[in-house]
Amino acid sequence: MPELPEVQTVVNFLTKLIVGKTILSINSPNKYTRVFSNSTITECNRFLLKNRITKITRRGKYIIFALEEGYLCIHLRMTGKLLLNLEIESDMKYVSAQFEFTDGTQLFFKDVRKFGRIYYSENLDWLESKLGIEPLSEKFTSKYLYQHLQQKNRQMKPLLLDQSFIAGLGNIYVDEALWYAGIHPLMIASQISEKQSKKLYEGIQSILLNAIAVKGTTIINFSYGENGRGNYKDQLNVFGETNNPCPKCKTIIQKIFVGQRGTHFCPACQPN
DNA sequence: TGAATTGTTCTACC
DNA sequence: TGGTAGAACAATTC
Repeated sequence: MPELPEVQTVVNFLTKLIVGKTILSINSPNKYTRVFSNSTITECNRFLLKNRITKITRRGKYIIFALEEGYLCIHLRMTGKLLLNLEIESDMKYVSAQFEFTDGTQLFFKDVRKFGRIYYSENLDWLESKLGIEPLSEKFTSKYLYQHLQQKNRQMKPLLLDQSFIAGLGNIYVDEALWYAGIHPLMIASQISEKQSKKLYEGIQSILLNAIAVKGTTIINFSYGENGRGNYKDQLNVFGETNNPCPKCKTIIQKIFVGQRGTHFCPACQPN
């Protein structure tokens, strides 16, 4: 389940290895054409042919390949991975898309669940219009968070998952950030105190930076590049810790559903 | 066999 | 109308 730190890890890795390469072609070995979300494979190829990758960046959970002309964006969704080599031949079964570069190397978009998508566009307006602030940008300050929470009459958990509010947070890191701040996932945003908001701001930043530092979370299905793995799993406090004691107070961690999403929290540290 | 899994988008409501 | 809530959707695993 790649979220911001996992996507950033992939971006860092790919930057070292494929920036400067020129795309020769893209194809879908399993004929899964739905992966090309806003175009056909033919259009995509016409657009990408001989196009050089000048930069790789991240916006929310989207990986952005800046090309000499236009942009190619990839969203990994649940199980998507970008690999330079396949471990075993049978892995080809799950490859949604395959890039070939002019130097003979390849990049595989392996995706067991097939929810991942590829988008190409001349500019990034469509992305900017639907994504909120970057939680690691300079514009995202403690004051910004408090001011915007004040304006929302929504439950905290669904609000933090809303990509148009803050871009990049997913189920894992939202549960961790709320636990860090001692905020119940069902609390209404406008009722959060300034002190709680400040703590939440600290939590979001430190959790994301920590996770990036150890290359993300190895839960279920994340790996980057050439089979590298993240180590943040060891640092999770509540996510996936149902029925285990809270690291702070030893109360048993509970799992509930909020907006149809599994939500882990400590009933003692995060009172409603 | 159907429940579980996720982020995004669509629809419906007040 | 705009903010919010909830359902739907993609596909696969166990």
